[in-house]
Amino acid sequence: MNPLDQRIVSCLVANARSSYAEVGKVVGLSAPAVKRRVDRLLDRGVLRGFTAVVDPEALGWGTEAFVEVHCRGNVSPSRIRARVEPLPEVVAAYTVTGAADAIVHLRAADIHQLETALERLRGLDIVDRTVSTVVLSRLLDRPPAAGGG
Amino acid sequence: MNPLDQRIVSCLVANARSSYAEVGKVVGLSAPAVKRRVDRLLDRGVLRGFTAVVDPEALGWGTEAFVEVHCRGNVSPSRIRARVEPLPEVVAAYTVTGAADAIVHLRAADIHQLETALERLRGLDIVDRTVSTVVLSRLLDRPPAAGGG
DNA sequence: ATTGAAATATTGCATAC
DNA sequence: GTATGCAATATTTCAAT
Repeated sequence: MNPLDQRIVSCLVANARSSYAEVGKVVGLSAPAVKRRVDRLLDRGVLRGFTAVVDPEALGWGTEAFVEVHCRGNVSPSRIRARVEPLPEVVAAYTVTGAADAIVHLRAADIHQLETALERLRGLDIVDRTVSTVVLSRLLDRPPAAGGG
Repeated sequence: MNPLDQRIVSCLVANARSSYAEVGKVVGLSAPAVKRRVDRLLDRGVLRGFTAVVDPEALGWGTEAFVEVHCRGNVSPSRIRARVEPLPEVVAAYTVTGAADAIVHLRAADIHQLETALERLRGLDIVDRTVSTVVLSRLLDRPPAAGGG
């Protein structure tokens, strides 16, 4: 992972559909050279793939929340993952420091669907209680810089 | 935004670099027809763009945290946005219900950089105090389903 | 890095709803 | 007017050197 790779990754984060030639023009490489590096980055898992960035509002997923999950007793991270993964409203989940065992990021069409998702989340056998924080507005949402640090 | 568009969006969320012909084969449309719909979705802002999914670890952004931000007095969302936007470690920010005024999602190279970012965040004139929750492990991180609800 | 064949993107145009 | 498919051209990919 050298500076050249980082710049290639930056280009693709900015626009995943740009051609290898376009990326090459920016980083000073020929198109085939860029492709070989991209393939290598995909192989090594640095690049996980390419995705479309969708406006959640437009799709009818305008309501989101962060939920602290407190579990009964000791529950392993992998078990938490296995239980929350099937819920389609779960966008992300993390184990965290502090009183909670996990933070679950939910995204739903509206408050009602959010409530339903929350009920299903609270119904999981591993869950003791939850503390929800509903998002009022998304102030910022951006891909991480690729040239980190 | 009809079911056809939703399926096209799904395809591109799954793989932003798939060809229009590939998408067309899935949704039952010709390549030009797919392109025209994609262009229209981009125009309308339903599709914001296409990005590479990067492994934060591999880029040296392995440490992240969620920070509750409590402001002094009444601060408008746009003002919060303006203050946190310049910090490169800020991946996302939301105004929320509950005691906190905002939740800021931070991503840094390590605990030290996270601490530095936190100090800068707490140094903002609008910030009264912060409550940090450090992520121990990312259990799940996926794009939202496109056929929502 | 360059070449050349195959795949893909993009535009114009005719057609159907 | 809106959306589609087909065909033609331009561009890009990808394996060869």
